Amino acid sequence: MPTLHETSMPLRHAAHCSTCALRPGCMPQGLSANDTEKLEAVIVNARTIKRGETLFRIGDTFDTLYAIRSGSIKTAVSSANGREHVMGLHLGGDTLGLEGFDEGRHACRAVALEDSSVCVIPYAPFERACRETSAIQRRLLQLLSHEVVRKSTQTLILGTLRADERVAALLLDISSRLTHRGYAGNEFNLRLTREDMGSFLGITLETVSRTLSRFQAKGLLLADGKLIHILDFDGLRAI
Amino acid sequence: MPTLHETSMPLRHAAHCSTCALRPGCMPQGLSANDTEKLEAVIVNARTIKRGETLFRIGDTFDTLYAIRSGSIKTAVSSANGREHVMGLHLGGDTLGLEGFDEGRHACRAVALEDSSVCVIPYAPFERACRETSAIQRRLLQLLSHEVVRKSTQTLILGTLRADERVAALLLDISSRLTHRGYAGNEFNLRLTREDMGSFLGITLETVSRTLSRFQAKGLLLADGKLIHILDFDGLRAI
DNA sequence: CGTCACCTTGATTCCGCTCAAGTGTGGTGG
DNA sequence: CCACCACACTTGAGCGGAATCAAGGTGACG
Repeated sequence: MPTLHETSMPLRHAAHCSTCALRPGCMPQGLSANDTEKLEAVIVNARTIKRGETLFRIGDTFDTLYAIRSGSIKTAVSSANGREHVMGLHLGGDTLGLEGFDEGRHACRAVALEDSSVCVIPYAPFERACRETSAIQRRLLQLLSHEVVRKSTQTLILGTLRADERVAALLLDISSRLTHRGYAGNEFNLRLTREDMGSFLGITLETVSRTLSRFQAKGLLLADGKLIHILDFDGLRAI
Repeated sequence: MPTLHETSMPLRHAAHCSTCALRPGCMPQGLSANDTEKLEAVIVNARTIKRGETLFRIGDTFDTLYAIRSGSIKTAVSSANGREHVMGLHLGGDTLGLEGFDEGRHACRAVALEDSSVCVIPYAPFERACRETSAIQRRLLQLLSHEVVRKSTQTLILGTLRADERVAALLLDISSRLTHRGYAGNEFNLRLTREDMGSFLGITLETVSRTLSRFQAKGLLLADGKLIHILDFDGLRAI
């Protein structure tokens, strides 16, 4: 298992887009060779975006889905007072843009946290493929439903946990997602700033910083800026 | 416009289930008479549940969608410490159960807040209808996407607002949804207990109670137990 | 008519915010 | 190549908003 300092490293087995967001490992129903072929015909090309660049903005017409091949991307909205609020952290293998179905326009903006590459999936032919192939349709519905469940989890975190529990939950979630993708989950480069983390967790950047320092003092992890090394998983879970 | 004390009043124009969750007013693309016929063939029957009864539980096999015809239903999960956390408040016209796609099992429990009636939509034939009719498929995707957006809004509320702002946001949201459904939005019977409201908003029941009292003292609303009468919308929005 | 669930209000405590100061560190231009 | 600057991060002090603990009050229902 490779150690991960650079999340921009391409995914293991990620030779093609269809093996990213829609790769067999993530698809319970499984796609036949024929279905996979149909799916690949829909995906036009890859696109790279540099750190800080925007993939789509709030209000942009929804006509494209994105699957992250490598790198990491944050989604954010502007809250009432005009301040940015981070809504999601998306890693390689995640699908982006699903919220756009609702109004036909994107409801958040997506910004690359590091140089990243994504698969561009024009929606119209994809929708057609869904109607032709029930496995693809189920996969899409599952992706959307999974998004609902993830948002619910985040809502639960913000509604019930204290600051240190929120930070622990974020670190364990990222760790678990990296592990699930074949990376080492105990050491990773978290590209979010302390302010982004705080915004995502509903706490201030100072509280994030203090909490990480306290975790380090307790021997739960090593935090050197954005580089996180988890030492005691059970300790983190017990927070 | 009818005044609403009893949210269990049947929806205006709600002669049939298809006019609930899937009624033309909510469907930008519109369904032809033929499509509507296909859709109605899928919906088996209505079901009534009494206050406090459970529509589905966490872990139940996902094989059914529900559309609320009348009444109101809360969805909830159990958080880490075993305490219940309210995740959603659903009124007439809302669709329930969409989160079940992800794992094939329901991720939350749905409990009636008052005597209610729902349309029962077996999922398997519904999925088939989606593949045959693109308008129905789009409607389903839109429902799911809308759920994602709603969850995001709730996440934003829990992540950025103070206690009084959260209470105001909840009241304005309910008011707006009732108005959109053809009811008076200024006076309604909120079936959630103070504890449910607090759980939903990530605050304690005491804070909810105090906040409502303060709002009343300011002349923003009248709160007589569960009966809420909003007097000053702009004042509430300005909180 | 007693019980129970729900609601209100008060007193006190404490977690996390705000304000503030100081320390790297990477990027830029002279 | 180095000085400078902007940005991100850390840490401290003090304050305030919401939680907690506690004590009634009210209404529904058997």
